[in-house]
Amino acid sequence: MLDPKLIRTEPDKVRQALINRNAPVSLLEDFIELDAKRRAVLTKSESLKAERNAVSDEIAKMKKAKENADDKIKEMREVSAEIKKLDGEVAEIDEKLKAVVYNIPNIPSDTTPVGKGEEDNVVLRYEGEKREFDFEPACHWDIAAKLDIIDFERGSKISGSGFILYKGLGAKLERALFNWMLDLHTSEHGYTEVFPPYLINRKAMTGTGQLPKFEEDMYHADKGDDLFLDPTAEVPVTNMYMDEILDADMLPIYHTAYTACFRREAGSAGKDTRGLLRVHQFDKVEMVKFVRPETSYEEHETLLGNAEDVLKRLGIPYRVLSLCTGDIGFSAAKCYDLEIWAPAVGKWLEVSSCSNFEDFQARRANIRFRPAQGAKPEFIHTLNGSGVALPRLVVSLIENYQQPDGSVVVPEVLRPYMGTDVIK
RNA sequence: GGAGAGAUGCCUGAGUGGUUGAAAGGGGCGGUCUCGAAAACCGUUGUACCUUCGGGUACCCGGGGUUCGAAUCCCCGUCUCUCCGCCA
Repeated sequence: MLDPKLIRTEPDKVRQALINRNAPVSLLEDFIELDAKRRAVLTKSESLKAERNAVSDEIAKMKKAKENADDKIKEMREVSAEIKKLDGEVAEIDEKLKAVVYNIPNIPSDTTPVGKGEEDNVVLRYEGEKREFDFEPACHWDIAAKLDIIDFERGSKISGSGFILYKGLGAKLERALFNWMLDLHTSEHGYTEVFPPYLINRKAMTGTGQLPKFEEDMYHADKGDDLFLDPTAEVPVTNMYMDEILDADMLPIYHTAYTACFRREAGSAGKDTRGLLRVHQFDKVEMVKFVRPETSYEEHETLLGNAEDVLKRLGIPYRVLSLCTGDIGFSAAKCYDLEIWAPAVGKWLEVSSCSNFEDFQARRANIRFRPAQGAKPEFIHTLNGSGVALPRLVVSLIENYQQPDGSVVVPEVLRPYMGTDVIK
């Protein structure tokens, strides 16, 4: 969430951000109205409380002196009733205010390109060469079926469409990929691995911004548990430090985590449904950083570099996009996407989003640090990036490394994990 | 799932209705002493909100309630520990 003081003092900045994001400006107007109302009622309530506290002290003294305090007690009874009424009003306004504030997106960074939607994202660069085929490349779903490494039918039989059953070397490829990525990030990029729970409570889901706005996109275990399946490791990992004040010498903290990710993909019915392009459960290795505010934009660049390293070492051609204000995620101030080339599908596929949230998540999740001994706590900055998401990576690997005989060559870095250099 | 115990500041831990934002000890920080350090001694050491910048309010796991007044009493919930049951 945004700093309420910032919304109060720089409403024009917030208004422009909402416009650039195609978000309703009424959010700002609602906030300003409710906020003013809240402060008026709060001030009234607090001054009555001050009176009550003072008189209660007097009553205590009078009782000690064995004087009769009945008049004052009667008077305070009325004051207390009034306080209760006012506090009820404050609570009511607070609820409304929360609903508004939690739905105001982050202010995009000055370096985020302004644009309406996907089509205005800026391609920063292309990396790697697209492979030249001297035969007609097959689509990953055909290759996978022939090699019997993915069983789409049985996957949907047990769960439904969008649920993938990997088999044989397909299952092993999945496992090899996330093991290798975790090893890369921990041993070469300086991240500490964590392996968090997959089921997340409402508070944590709110901390990173998935709730309340995106509840429809989440799988929800609601039989009395009120737990959500994590849509990304970002949620459990970022919220590890929820409600904490970290020591300055703990920063920066880098974590990497493998989790399965669960997304209902509500509202995207019929889009990219074939094969592995859009699925409800997928594997992903995530990188999460907790950093001092003044360093977050440098950290963002190295985070991007860490994600790119995965693709470089796998020898997959990709491009780097800077998302525009109309397409950037709700909580992010700036975001780079990595898209890899799938030659048979003929599309660029998003496999990583690297975002700087500045203090937006930290404020929601209440993650602070003490810049120096005795100094006031400040909100940290959080960042995260996929490093990377698996299904689309598998698409690209299979399609890029396919051979005329239908086999798939295993990229060199994965061979120690696969125990073979070709899937056939 | 059943029975019991507990949750207080950075930590240990006291407090069971009225100067308790909170004893005491430890730790941290500052100082005295010292060539320096240790020891000793002295001082200091929460967060958030509101503000007419004088102050004020709230917070002792979370939420309700009782009361003029709640860390303290009552109810609900969460978490931790112990025992029993079940279980990969």
